[in-house]
Parts: sequence; C-alpha cells; structure tokens
Amino acid sequence: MEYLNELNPPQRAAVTTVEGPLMIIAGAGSGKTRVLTYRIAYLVEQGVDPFQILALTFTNKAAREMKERISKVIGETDARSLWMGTFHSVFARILRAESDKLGFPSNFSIYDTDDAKSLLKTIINELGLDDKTYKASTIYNRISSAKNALVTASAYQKNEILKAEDDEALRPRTAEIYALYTGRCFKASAMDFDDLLLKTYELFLRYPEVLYKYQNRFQFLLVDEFQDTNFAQYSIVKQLAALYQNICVVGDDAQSIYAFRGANIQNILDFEQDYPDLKTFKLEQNYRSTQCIVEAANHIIANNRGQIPKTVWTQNEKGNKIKLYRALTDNEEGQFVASSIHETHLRDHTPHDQFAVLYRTNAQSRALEEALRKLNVPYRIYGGLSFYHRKEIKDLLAYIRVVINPADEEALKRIINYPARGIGKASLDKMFVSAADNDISLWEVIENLEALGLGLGTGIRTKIEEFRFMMMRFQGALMTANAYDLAAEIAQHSGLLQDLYSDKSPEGVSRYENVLELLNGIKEFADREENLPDGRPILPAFMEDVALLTDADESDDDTTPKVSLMTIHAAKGLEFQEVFVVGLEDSLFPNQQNMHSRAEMEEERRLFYVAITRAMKQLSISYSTTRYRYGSLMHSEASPFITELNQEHIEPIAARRAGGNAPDPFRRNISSSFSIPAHSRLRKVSETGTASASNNVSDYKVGMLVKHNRFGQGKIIGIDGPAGQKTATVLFKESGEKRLLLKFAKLDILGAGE
DNA sequence: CCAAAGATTGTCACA
DNA sequence: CAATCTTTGG
Repeated sequence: MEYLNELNPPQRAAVTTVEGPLMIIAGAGSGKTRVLTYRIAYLVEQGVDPFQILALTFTNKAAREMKERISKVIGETDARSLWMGTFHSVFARILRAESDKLGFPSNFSIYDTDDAKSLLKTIINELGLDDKTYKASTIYNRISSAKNALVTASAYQKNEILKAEDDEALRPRTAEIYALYTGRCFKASAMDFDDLLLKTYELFLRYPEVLYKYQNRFQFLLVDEFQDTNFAQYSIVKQLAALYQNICVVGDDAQSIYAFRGANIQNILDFEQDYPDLKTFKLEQNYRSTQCIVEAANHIIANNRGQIPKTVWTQNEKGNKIKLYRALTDNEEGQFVASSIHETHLRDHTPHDQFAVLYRTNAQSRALEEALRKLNVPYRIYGGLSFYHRKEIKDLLAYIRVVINPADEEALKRIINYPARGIGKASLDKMFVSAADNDISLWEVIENLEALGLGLGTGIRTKIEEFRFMMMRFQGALMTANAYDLAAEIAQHSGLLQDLYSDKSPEGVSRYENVLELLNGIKEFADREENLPDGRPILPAFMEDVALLTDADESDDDTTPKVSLMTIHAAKGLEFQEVFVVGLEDSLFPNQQNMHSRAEMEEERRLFYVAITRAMKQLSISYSTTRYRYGSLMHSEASPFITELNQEHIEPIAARRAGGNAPDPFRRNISSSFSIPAHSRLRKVSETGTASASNNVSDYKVGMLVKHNRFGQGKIIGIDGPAGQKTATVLFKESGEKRLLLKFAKLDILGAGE
C-alpha cells in the first residue's frame, strides 16, 4: 500500500473512505483517474470482492484504461471480475439478461440515432403530417429529453405542461408520435439509446426482486464524470445504491458539457440532499498544467454563476503565455497550426501525439487536415464520420442485425432491396401497409406473404421468397457457425461485395476495402473473445460493442505518434503537452444555437474551460476573420471568450482587431420543462403488453360482425388460406376492404351476423 | 424499377 | 460544400 504515499491528503482521504456515500469534486488535472484507480485497488485490499464493484465511466476506453491500471496494482485475475463500462453498455447487458420481464427478447436490437429518426420519419409520413413542422430530428430530441427525464409515452400523453409546450410549438401530435414510436420499437424488438436507461429504470421499479439481486451484486458503486449524468442515469444509480449506500461519485461541475443530452449539474446538488451523511472531498491541486494555463482557466470559469466553490491551484512552473493568432481565412489558420506543430517538433523533438487540435464542430477539421498533410505531419481525426457510420459498413451490419433479430425493421428496410433485387418502393409500401393493418412486423409479412395476398405479382413474390430463404439460411447458421465465416458468407452471398467490387471508382474501391476491413474486425473480435465463459454466439456480442461504441473508442493499430484532431467534447479527460484551440469566433464558439440564454452561454464557457485545461505546457488559441460555412465565405468576429481572458496571459502572434464587440448574449431566457422534480414517479407502463381480443382463429366465421381497434366495425366477407395462415377479408364501414391474418388481427367479435 | 441529373437543405456537441 | 431528396427519362 505504498501507493498511499503518492497521494496528497484529500486524495488519500478519497481513496481510503470505504463505506457510505462519497462525493469527490475533482478539479481539472487534479489526479482524478489516479484516485479512482487506487480507490478500487484499496477496496479490494480491504477485502471487498471485486465481483461486487461496479464502475460506470463515460467511455469504454476510459473503462479499459482504468481496468488496465488497476490490474497492475491488484493483479489481472481480480481486475477481470470488476464490472466497468459505460452506463449504456452495462445496462444493455442487464437488460438482455432480464429482457423477458419487459416483454422483449434478449436479442433485441439497439437502434442508433439514424434508425430512430428514420422510424420517426416513417411514422410522421404515415400520419400524413407535414414533415417541415414535424421534423424527425426535432421530434427525436423531444422524445429523447422525455426519456432522459423518465417520462414514458403514456406519461407524456397525460402531461399538461408538455402538451402546452407542444401546442405552442404547433406540434400538438408529438405525444401521439411518441406513443406510436414506442409501439413500433417494441414490435421491432428494438431499443434506442435512451431506452437502455429508461427501461432499466422501469425494470428495477417494477421488479423489486430483480433490483434486489443487482443491489447485492453491486455493493460498491463508482460513477465517473458525475457532472455529465442525466436524470435517468442518476435515478438508476440511486436505485442500485439504496440498499448499501456505498456510492462514490466523482465529478467537476466546471466541466459539465453535456446538458444538451440531458446532463444535469443539479444531480450534484441533489446528491447532497439525497444522502445526508455524505462525505465530500475536493481535489484542488492541479498536477497537469502550468500556472499560466491554470490561472487563465480559473479566470474564464469565474464568469459563470452558481458553481461549487473551489480553488484550483498548481505548484508547477509559470510557463509560457497563451499564444493568440488571428488569421484571415480558415486555411491560413490551419497553416498556422500545422507550421507551429512542425517547428516545435523539429526544435524540441516533442512527439506528435503530444499535440492536439481542438475545435467546436467536426466540420472545421478539413482545413486543418489539409494544412497538416501539406507539411507531412501525421495526424488522426477522432469522431466525425467514423468507420461504423459509413454506408457500406452500416449495410453489412444491417444484414447481421436482421439475422440476429428478424423483427428489426430499420435494418430490414435498409437491405431488403440492397443490393438491388427488384423489390421496389411500390411493393414495399404494400408490405408496410399490410404490416400495419395486421399489427405485425415487416418480417412476419414476408413470412406470410402467400396468405396475405397483397396483390403482388408472382415475379416480385418469388424475389421476396428468395430473399427470405437466404436470410433464413443465415439465421440457421447463427448459433453454430463461426462468426467470421458467417459474416463473410453474408457479405458474399447477399451480393454486397460484388456490388461494391463492380464500382471501380476510387471511392468504390475504398468502400470495398472498408467492408473487408469490417470482416477483419469481426475476425479479430472473435479471436479475442473466443474463450469467454458464457456460451453466447460471438456475432451478437460484436454487434453490441459496435452499437455502443464511443467516438473516443475507435482504435488505430498504426502506432506512429500522431497529432490528435477532435472536438472539445471528445477531448474530455485527455491531456496533451501542447494544445491548439481553433475557431474562436462569435457564433461558432460560442455556437450560434447556444447563445440565447445564460445557461447555454455558460455551457459554452465550460466547454472552453475544458479545452484550455487539456494543455500541460503550451496553449494556443486562434480565430479567423473569414470562414467557409454552408459552402460560402462568411465574415466572422472574434469570440467573446477571447476578451474574457485576462490580457496578461496572452501573447498575440499577429495583429488582431481591437475589442470585437459581441452582441449581448443574455437577451432571453429559454427554459425547458424537462427538469422534472426528483420525486416524480414513473407511471405504470402499458404499452409493452398485448392488446385485447384473444379469440381463436377457428372462432371466426364468414358473415360475422367484428371490431378492429384501428379500422372500427366491419363484416367478414371471406376466409381463406391454409391452416395456420387463415386470412379474413373484412369489409369495414369506414376503411373498406382489408385482408387480415387471423392469427395476428385482434378482431373482437360483435355478433354472428345473419 | 432504377440510374442520373437536378433541387434542396442543413451542420452543435453524443451513447 | 456536402448529403439527401425529388424529378426525369429509359
């Protein structure tokens, strides 16, 4: 335990306080990771079974790194039984194990943002709503905020405040869309990112015995980056900690930069209320940066109100001033950055991976890339259009998703006619209508194609059948075949590889290579995970990893030291000798959309604070007076954040325009009603259950009067089809003639007819 | 049904 | 300037 000597008094106290609620307020660069690592090691040395420790981190990478560091202290065997991961990945695992309680299969799909928006778009179109008023992304954000505040679809429908807001925004049917969306996800056996939190909370709320199991399983909880947890995450943590109260949270209110995702600094303040015998330790000594950088950062953050009082200080050297560069174009800004790095590298032999270029938006990376490439400076871009977001990759992944979970409608939609196999929009539309009419999944329509009729030509029907048999063959191989072999077989047999191969353009070739690369990745994953204890097939495990990947998680096998290019968000938790923060322009940083309220401005300022505090030795900031945005050249002014800096800390590199007057950013105060009070309770959910009308197929006779919950009253005018696929033709009063599969249609019998 | 050409629209950060 | 949607001609 000699490592305790490496710690300063508050750090040591944070490490050795084993039981009870504990909050560690960790200033930037104050050795937070070290404290977390040693704390876990200490727990284990005090006799806590590592199996009973759960550590929730912000990225998978952070979890991996911490695990590595811990295994050096306590040994690999113990370290391996620790549970560490992001909220989403840990809860996804729990949900798969307990999915039956929520009516989901354990192989449920995880919808990413694109899937969710695409589904919303479909729903909005089906309702015949104007997609300008009801933009999928707006609705998505609205639903996401609701879920992060633990408001289910049914609770949303009953909520007057939300209703009033939606009415005011001229989107009165948002609640209805939310309900339909939830139903469609359920039917597709899919959960979106927010569901992974909401449903975990629901699970624990509705099944106390399940909660009890996990409370005992995880007797010691650690939450990293606590300032970036949202209400749903905090609520689940509270559920888990309720029994033993051994909960340690670590965070820094000054570095909260995910309010847009529902993160809530309020959680820190609530924490003190929720756990009255809470112990709090503050880590205030910065070991990372020079005095100049620490002072500049403190000076900036002092402009924010309502912080947890703390004084970050350092014993490090004074250091150089912050370099400020004013460029005339974004390209010139890139040249400044690239040549600075180039020169420093030549002069001091600073390795390239000790430089980072940080920007507010991903779109800014291009000019920087070009400039670095010109000077042959190796670099690596994090985030942006990452590997797994490329079309060809998503296509192959969609095949695998359907093989794992045929109900996955978004994935199925993507591949049913790609590569082109003659199943066009018209046919698809008919199938969708039938799926909706019968309240079944698209895949079930495909399985019951004959019985449903649908008026499709024989040619089309054969094509759909061929597709179905191909997919069934893959599905049959899922449990037995080797993951790589199956994935390669899918890529080959689906025609995906041939389709890409036939495109000889440079982009086409690279797409082809990307798919091969993905197959390689699967092979590597399979080799690595081969001897995992649980006998579940590799491919689903791989898919889960991919679905919950963070931008910061992507690995790079090339070990050449490279300059890091990333957004400030992605840089959270990292440190570099020399940091360039670029694009400090009004309405870019702070960003246009975040300048309308004090709260938004403060979040942008915290973002700037995070950017500054990544630097150890040297910080440079820059802006440009013109910049290409939306494809045309725009004039820009210096960011107000530049004027907020103490001028003593700055050394201008080029003449800069005097005192850029920023427009007053504090005009209006837009508030959101999603800050739900902590005691608000989730309403019993009903949308996961099945509806009424469980008659037997044989009960229905021609001539009967029936009622359908969507089409209303009607009369059965014919029944046909083979056993097991009996189909009724019903003449509805309102909607006319429909063909419904009896085993799915929920038809209430109103009378025997004449 | 599909490819190519033309029109439109949006880009703030993320699991 | 992209990526995406819509139109058009085969």
